[in-house]
Amino acid sequence: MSNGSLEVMQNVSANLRQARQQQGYSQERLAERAGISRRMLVNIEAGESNASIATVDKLASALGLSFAEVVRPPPLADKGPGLPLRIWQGERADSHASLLESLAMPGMTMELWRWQLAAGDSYLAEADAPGCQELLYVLAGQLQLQLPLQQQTHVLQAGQSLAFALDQPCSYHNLGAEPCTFTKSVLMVPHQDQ
Amino acid sequence: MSNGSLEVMQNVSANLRQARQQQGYSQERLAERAGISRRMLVNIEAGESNASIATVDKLASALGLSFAEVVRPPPLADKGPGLPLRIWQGERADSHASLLESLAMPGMTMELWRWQLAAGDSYLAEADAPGCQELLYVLAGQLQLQLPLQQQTHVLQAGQSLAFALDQPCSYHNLGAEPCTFTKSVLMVPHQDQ
DNA sequence: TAGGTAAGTGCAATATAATGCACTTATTAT
DNA sequence: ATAATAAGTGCATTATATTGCACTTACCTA
Repeated sequence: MSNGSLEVMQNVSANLRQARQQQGYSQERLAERAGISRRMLVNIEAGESNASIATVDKLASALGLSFAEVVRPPPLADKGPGLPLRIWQGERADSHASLLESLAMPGMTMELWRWQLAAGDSYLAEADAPGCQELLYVLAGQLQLQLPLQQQTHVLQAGQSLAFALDQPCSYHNLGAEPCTFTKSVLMVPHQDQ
Repeated sequence: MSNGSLEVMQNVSANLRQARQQQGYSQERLAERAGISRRMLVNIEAGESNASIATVDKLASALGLSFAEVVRPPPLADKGPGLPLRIWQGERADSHASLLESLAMPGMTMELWRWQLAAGDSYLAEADAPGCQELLYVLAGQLQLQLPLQQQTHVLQAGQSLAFALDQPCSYHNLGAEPCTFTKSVLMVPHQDQ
């Protein structure tokens, strides 16, 4: 046994009890169906047991529920509506890049960038945290992307897109004679290490 | 220990290993962060351990994942750290939308869309799961976005962007006389319910 | 009176999750 | 070659989940 401080435990406890009562099972009958002891079910419903995956799964099956359904937090009435709702006119702040939108959520940040590279220009980006991802979309011109660690080079024409991981350095080059414009959708996860 | 026949176990095993490798942790460092023994982590990743809720939760937290994300069946398109490196020529096809890129990670999916609405055209999108987010960026024309639940209406000119949550229905309208083109960066968190 | 069912508690016994240690096997770098 | 890191195995030990039983409390019904 352990105290019921864990959030997941509380979810399991509440969901199981609610489903059991809705389906008209007594603790004894459900325990029998699931193939566990009634004592265990009492503990779990009381939120006093750190059950194993297998035990929770037996109970879920006996109630016709999926594992995820038993584990997930109970439906919250209505969470905070919408979010930063603002219109941003992209600024041409630094020479080639402007941040259009940034959405900060717990554990991650999603960013939308607009970039422009003059003809012949290039830019080298350092490696970011593992798990960070980027989606490119070329609006106009021609963009060459190099990923040294993978020894790969890709050339994107207007209308083409590319996805790659940011846990490596990468460089952008405009090989064409026209300015190159593209968007970057970036998903950042916090760098937690050492 | 127990055999790894349980589906949930296999999910936990695969998800944990993938997330750990993506974030660059060794088994030892992750076990240390999570506060469990390396021996246990080896067993779990091998699908040979019927772990407890608390143990799985410790590992999920250490990886910055929710319990549900670790437990859920892995998304089909798993790109390792190496990554998906493909160039996609957005199709202008029949309708108004084309998916440029889709990145599936454990627990979430990031998508990049290119949309086009003819003059006077509109589109109504259903509400998505809580936690899903969208970044709009208007490339050409004029776009009106309506969020009925918030009783808000926004008009975006070319070059402007907007961020909002997708847990509510929304509608797009092209009020102008020219076709409206815009990109949508969407962050999806799996809808696990019922 | 009772008699039935359902839920909760305390405790010893047992099964097993979880640990710690000592290996082995690769792989990488110096 | 040597050292260092990462991953996997076997096994004894410890911690704890899980069981079974006896008991209480409450509520309903004849």
